[in-house]
Amino acid sequence: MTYWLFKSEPNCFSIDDLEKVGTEPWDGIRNYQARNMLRDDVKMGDKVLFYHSSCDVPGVVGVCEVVRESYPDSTAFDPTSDHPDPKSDPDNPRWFMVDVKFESKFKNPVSLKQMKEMSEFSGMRLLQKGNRLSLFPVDKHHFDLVLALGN
DNA sequence: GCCAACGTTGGC
DNA sequence: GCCAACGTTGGC
Repeated sequence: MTYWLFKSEPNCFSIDDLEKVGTEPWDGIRNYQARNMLRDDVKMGDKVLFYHSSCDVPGVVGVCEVVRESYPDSTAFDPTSDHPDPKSDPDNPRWFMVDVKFESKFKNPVSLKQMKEMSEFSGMRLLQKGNRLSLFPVDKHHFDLVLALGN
């Protein structure tokens, strides 16, 4: 089993939105490196840290679980969606998504600032300079520590 | 709004 | 294959 961190802008899709709907496709990934991991490495039952980016307090706000492995991201074919890509052919899809299910919302969200201040998190991909990937694997000990801080 | 750090595109 | 121009991400 692999642990992950998925980023989302809360004014677009937040942990509260996920809690309301329960299960949701993680669509709109339009970066090849992220796509490859989403398509090939994100597996059923994997645990995901839900991260709020580009907001007042960036940080991890909860946990969700992968409940469906990669399938074509149909929003790419839909010109009215938030992220259409006319270059993705339904017969040979370029982009993929997975389904995630809400698991928990932290009582104490773990802010990016807080994580930067703790030496335990040094080396975590989230804190690496220039990291712009919207999803990446997280070491188990980092995952466990975020949970301990958040709950 | 600014800007660093990427990633992508397209001419050559 | 190189690289300039442009676009995006995301913290601050």
